[in-house]
Amino acid sequence: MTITQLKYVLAVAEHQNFTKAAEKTFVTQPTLSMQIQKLEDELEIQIFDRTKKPIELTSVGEKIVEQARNIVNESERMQDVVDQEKGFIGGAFKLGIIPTIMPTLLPMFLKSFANRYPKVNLKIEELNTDEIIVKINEGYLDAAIAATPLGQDKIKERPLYYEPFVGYIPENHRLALKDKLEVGDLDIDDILLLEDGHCFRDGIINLCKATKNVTSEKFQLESGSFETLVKLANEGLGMTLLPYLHTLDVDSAFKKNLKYFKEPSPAREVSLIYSKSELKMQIINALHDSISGVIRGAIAFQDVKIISPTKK
Amino acid sequence: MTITQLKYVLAVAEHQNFTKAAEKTFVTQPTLSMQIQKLEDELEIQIFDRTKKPIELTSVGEKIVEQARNIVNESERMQDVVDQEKGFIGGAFKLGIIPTIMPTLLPMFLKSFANRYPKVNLKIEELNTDEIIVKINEGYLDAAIAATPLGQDKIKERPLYYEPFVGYIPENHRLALKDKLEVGDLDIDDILLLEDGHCFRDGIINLCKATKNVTSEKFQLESGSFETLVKLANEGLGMTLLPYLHTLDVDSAFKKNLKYFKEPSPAREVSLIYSKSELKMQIINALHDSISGVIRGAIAFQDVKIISPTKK
DNA sequence: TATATTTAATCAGAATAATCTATTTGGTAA
DNA sequence: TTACCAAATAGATTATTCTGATTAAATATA
Repeated sequence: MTITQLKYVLAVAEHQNFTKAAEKTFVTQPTLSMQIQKLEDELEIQIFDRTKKPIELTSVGEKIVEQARNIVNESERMQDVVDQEKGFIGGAFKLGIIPTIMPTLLPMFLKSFANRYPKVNLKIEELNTDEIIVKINEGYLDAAIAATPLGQDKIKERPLYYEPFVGYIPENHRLALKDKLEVGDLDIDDILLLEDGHCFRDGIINLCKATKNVTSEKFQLESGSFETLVKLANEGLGMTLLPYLHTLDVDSAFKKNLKYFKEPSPAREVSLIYSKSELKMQIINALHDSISGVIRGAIAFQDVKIISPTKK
Repeated sequence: MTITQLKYVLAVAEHQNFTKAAEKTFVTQPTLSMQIQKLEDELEIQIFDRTKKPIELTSVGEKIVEQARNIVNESERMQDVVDQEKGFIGGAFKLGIIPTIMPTLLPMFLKSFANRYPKVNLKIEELNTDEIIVKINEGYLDAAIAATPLGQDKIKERPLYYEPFVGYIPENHRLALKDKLEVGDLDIDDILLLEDGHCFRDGIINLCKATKNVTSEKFQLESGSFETLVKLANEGLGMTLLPYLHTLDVDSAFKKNLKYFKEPSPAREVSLIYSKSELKMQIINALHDSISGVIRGAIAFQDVKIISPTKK
């Protein structure tokens, strides 16, 4: 059994196709076929069921793939160990970011990070929280930025910052005259929210439920971006809530509609999360440093009350 | 990087000598030298400091060896996965047993186990608890039988049985006239114990401390085997405590000196312990089944009060 | 039904890598 | 110095892995 063979197995398991897997692993299809057969001979068991189209894993095959992933992960970590020792920070790194954080946070740290760690080849994907959890566990993502806590026992969380919620109250809204918002003022049926699946939304529902025992689950409207929500609010369709960093992008003509909460303001915890297996820790540390650095300037620290996203 | 190379590295790290390591891995010394050099070239780092005699690991080398052990362990587990699927129970297995359990338990299950699982090549070593913990963690032992709980977070414990303590009270001892012993009767200065390092002793000290707040740590006598202890007791040097299974070996002429505790009798928990990495689980399960089987006949189950060994 | 098309297996030869034997080098100890 | 030991090196041999061409089988298309 060689590590190469295991990588071939993983590639076939992923693409369900020998030819594609061969391309991805930069060998010819016969090479891949032979190596996998050799492994099957050595273990004296079928890994793939070749009668099915597309090709499928046998039941043992699934366990073998799982174990192969372990071995390959551990083996990739060897370079990590060496890099750590050398103080070398570089290599490929996949980072997931949830949609409600992506547009505000990414521009803030990306340039400085790229300058500071030029050897890191950062690939960033916008994914929602559920997708992130899956992809961290299967080793596709090296780390991600999401609202926490998630309560996932295979995932570590390292808080980056606490982002207060700010109300966006259009002119003739019932709360327009208040100076500062209070959590008790909120009514779930009256708040414009992002479409389901965005964890920011989960956080808000939770907030309302927690404070007013609202059980109603019918929302007037749901949109995919905060920009839209603000416009809808301006049309008199209700108020909305924005994470603090998004308020910086609000058109100056409408800044007057922003209403802050009385302290302690409700807030979401935003963390860098990664697998407990702690691969590529040097890069994770570097990311944490970079982001913490830019955030310190952007969010004036206030007394804050954390709202957890509802995660099953 | 290949698994073979990592095995070579582990062998050299263990024997601190290329030539010996080569013998152990069944290749010639140049083969080993070259493969290790190749690995060092690939990682661009020195693993061994060859100027030292005997050869030494560099500081990175130590981390590399640790990671190599992970990889090799995970890779050996692959066969395990397959065996499990096939229901195959066999292969080499190293079992440690503490001295106070070895002579009584081993004869009870060894023969039947060997018959039932003829393909398992069982190697048994008598080791004390501390040695067992070390050797399980470094992967030298696959499992062990010891008094528990140990409170080791890398080690899993699976209780086999609860073995009551029985007092051995010589004729003119102050407790000789009592019908049943009580925990409160015990006085640490009056009990003959095994020499330090035997966890059975730790258990007893604990028992006495717990019940009478004895702080005195001077013992009249310490011996290496229960047989000796019984003889010493017969000489009037005090009483002693025996685990139940040992009482079966007491000469019938002296059986009258055995005094049981009032229920719930103090007892020790004896468990099958193994690394959390759960290698060779089929064999561990097989052992558990075999031992539980023979024990059910030997220890009539009673109401029992568990005494934990003191483990730092 | 015949004909492409797709996909994995097979085979022979080339390229690569691992291992062996024999020898050299570099320290240590006598 | 010489003798001795352990690791490195050189060259030959053997194993292995890979490729390119081809085949076989299954599926899709005309």
